[in-house]
Amino acid sequence: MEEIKQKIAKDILDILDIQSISAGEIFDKIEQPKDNKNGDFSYPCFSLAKVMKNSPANIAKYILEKMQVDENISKVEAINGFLNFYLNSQNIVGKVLDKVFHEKENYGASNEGNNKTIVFDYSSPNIAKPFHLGHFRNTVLGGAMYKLYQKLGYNCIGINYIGDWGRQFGLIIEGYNRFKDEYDFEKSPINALADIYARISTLAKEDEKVMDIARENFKKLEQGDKELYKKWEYFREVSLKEYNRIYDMLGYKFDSYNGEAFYNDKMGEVVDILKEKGVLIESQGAQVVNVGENMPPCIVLKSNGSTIYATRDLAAILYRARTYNFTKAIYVTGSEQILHFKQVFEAAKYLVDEKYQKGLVHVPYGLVKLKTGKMSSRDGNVVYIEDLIKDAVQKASQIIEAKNSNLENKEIVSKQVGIGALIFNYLKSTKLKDIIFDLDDTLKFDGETGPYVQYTYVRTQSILKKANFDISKIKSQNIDYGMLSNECEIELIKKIEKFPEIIKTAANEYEPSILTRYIVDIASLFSKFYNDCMVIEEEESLKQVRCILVYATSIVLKNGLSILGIECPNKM
RNA sequence: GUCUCAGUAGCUCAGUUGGAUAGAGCAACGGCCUUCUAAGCCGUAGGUCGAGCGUUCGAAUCGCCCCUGGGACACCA
Repeated sequence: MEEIKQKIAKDILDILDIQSISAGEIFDKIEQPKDNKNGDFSYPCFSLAKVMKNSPANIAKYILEKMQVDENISKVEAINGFLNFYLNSQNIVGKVLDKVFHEKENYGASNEGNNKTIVFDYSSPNIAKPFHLGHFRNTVLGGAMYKLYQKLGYNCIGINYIGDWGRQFGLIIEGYNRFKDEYDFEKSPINALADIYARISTLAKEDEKVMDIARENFKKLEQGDKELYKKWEYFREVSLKEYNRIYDMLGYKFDSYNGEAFYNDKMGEVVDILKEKGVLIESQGAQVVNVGENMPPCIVLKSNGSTIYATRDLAAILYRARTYNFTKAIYVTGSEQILHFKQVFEAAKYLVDEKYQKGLVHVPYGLVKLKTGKMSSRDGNVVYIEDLIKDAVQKASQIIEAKNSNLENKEIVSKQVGIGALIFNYLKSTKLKDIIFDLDDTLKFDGETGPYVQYTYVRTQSILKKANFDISKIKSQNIDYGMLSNECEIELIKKIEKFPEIIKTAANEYEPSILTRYIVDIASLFSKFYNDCMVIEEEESLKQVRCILVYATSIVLKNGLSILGIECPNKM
């Protein structure tokens, strides 16, 4: 498609013969009309009017008269100053389906990332707290980007930068010492810890002495106090175990769980380097790095001499540059940290080579809020992901019971559908938008939802199975692509053609929702096809070629959903 | 106060980086299961693109200025 567009641009350029305009400029102007009645490509001639001292309509006509198109274009029209190109659909159908036919499962993949590594910093829950919806959004976004880049051939490293260090652990240790006997740690250690944390936080607010003990605890912890370290280690262990249980349910894996504590002994070097370069200066008692006039400085050491989260982020950048030699390091965090990462990335130029510093990318996303306001585990105003998964799976199970009670593997399918609905829902809209959580809305299974797309996939599988279709037994020279000429078939094929490009765009813009919406479009076009065109009852050659279209659709749906982290059942 | 992100149908959101008559889903109403799974398809209705001014052949999109909401603004992460 791109080549066709380039050819059009070159042809127009040759006809115009104007020095001041390049083929690239023309190429950029060529667009895809919203309404396909206006063609597949369109070149607006308005900007030429001044240069050529003629009306856009006349210019369009002029180009049209001189234009000689090849077999890829079936028709060219000049309307309202637009030059509209209609693709030869027969030609396109053959090209696209043949490509999928040959590439099969690899359709959409690319090798642009060969020998390049990208590290993804995402999910990153704070230990001793249950996994909630905010973490879920982060995980789902980061996971999708990880897989997008993997599809483009990059070596991807998923780092779960666990929040396992900081003063709060001094506080939890104090709470644990006071209240541990009141809880059943065998049953649910993380809920016990969360509850203890809430209680001790309240106490600390009322009583400054409690906070002093917490500070003291954390100081000892940093200095390597054995007994406190053991407790901290226990908190970390039970938390990770719990998170991994959730990740298993959702289907996410990480390559590293090096959290904040991991950098405890690596910050000294950061401070040394900054000092050596003379960029670490004193300001209001703290040691800071200036990062430009329109930003507050990046604090590296607090006025009491201890480190801060920015110090750990800097140490992590240095470590990851050395360990992974990354071309990009992508950080997925809430949008409230935009300024923080701007500062840290700016300060990082004193630590690592320019190629690493330029590869640092912050991908912010909007908050998940409740109707009652911002989520806060302290006041219990929070939705735990496990509860939500239960609700979703249960609903899926009820629907299966009502619609297809003879289904095998009901339990597995319920999970796939329920969880698919959740993930899909959180990848549907632009990442920067805040989401206000609404249970009914989240558990919708009709319309533009995960289950709808999964259901569409199930339909493709059902057809292929009933048709006894086996892609490996088809000989490409026997396929008569020309038999696909219905509008719904052509539209679907044109959409399938865009899959590789969509993956690139979604990755480049760090916006999985582009892919999510694309998948909905595919599902919707396929459903139209499903309603309008029969497959298995048709005569052999038509049946075969339609099966290939169904197969191509199923590849796009399955691969697309898999990138988003959603599984496809064969029946539901 | 400064910076930043947002405001599009009753609700949830798209809108190809300035193009042709602003599109989906949900909810509402009407149709389609003796045909590959109706978690579907088709149709009807629903709009002052927050307000105003400007830039130009052309603005939801760019600029200015208001209004409304979210967030950030140094020792929390």
